[in-house]
Amino acid sequence: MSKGEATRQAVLDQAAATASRIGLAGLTIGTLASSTGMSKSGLFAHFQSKESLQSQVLAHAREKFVDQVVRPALAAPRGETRVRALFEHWLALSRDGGSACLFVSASAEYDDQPGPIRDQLVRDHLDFSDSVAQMFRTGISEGQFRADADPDQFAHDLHGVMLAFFHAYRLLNDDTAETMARRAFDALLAAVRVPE
Amino acid sequence: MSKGEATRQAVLDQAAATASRIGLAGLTIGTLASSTGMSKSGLFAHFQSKESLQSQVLAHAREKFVDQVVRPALAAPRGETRVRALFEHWLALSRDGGSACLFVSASAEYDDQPGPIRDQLVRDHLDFSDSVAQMFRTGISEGQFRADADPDQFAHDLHGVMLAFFHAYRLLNDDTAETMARRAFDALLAAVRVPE
DNA sequence: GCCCAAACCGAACGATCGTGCTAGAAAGGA
DNA sequence: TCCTTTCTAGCACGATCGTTCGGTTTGGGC
Repeated sequence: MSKGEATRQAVLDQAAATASRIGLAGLTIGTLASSTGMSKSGLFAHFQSKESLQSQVLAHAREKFVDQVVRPALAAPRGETRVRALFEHWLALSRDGGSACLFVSASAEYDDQPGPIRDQLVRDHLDFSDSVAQMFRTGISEGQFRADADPDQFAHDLHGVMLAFFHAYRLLNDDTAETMARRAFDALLAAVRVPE
Repeated sequence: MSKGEATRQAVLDQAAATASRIGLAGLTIGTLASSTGMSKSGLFAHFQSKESLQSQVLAHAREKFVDQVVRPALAAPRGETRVRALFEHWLALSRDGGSACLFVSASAEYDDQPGPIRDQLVRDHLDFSDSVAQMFRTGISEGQFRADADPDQFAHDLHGVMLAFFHAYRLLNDDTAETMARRAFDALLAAVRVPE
């Protein structure tokens, strides 16, 4: 990896961390430069514009999310075990303020601001949502989930469980957040499991 | 109502509308002044600082939310009917970008930024969450909901349903968002209703 | 060790940020 | 109508915003 690419990655790491605290729109070339020990112009040279920087931060976070959540889940056995692995990794990543936070806050920030950032967020979510639905479908074909259950609805509901956890954990500092998320997830599974 | 108070309300209305689009932190004295046809200093004189403005916007939104969601629900008959009324009014307010949006985006923005704004958000959510739990408890004492169901868990789960709806409706422009939210809500109720 | 290209910095740009100060316009009670 | 209180505009301030540009350092291939 060339030197330029290395610093670019370092900047993106720092930017993603900052953005998950103060939001993607709250990112500033100045603060980002001083927090990485670079000059404004030196940092700016790596990205053509601020919007491009934000876009690259999002792509960077997406890769991390796939690596730490989606891929580990796909490595687990098909069916409920896989869905549960997805949930656990997702939860773990959200807990320590990883890239999951970024998507939550960015989605709320840009849900009413048309443009490339919003488009990217939509695309990423649809991709992920499809992955979740697909995992659920394998669970159906494995005979673990009811055939009449809606995979998209499941993905939607699971997302809701995670958003609620996020809110309780990060905003409210509620230490029962994880317990509640687990109960909600279990209830979700209980409703779609095939009756014995 | 004095003239000053009238313009203050008008500014807060405009500010709340703007903030629900671009976020509470994205509010700017300049843009707010030009969108209300006032001068920066003239507008600023009504609020001692920007943070105070944000705080008052939040309080303004809270009042609207209580008026349009909580109060109508409390006017409905106790039990499931009341909970369902809460859900429907909440949904309706979220649909047309009312004050509900503001709390969702503000919560995501300030979940990692300590200070009075965050404290206010926490307080408001705890208040509301308690109201929801209380509505659920009356449902229990009416014999409509299971006595072993956890009211706080229900409030938490309902919040998750709303957050997921919000995401699907506003970010993804998913026109099945409402249907999915209703299904999720029905599933939530089905799990806590007393068996016949 | 030389040289070119890549990487980085410093200074500056116009614009806009939040925030004061002061003077004048408007409102309202007497 | 006058006087006082309330409201609002104009102007200015330091700071910071995103961005540009010319120059300096640095690193890798010969």
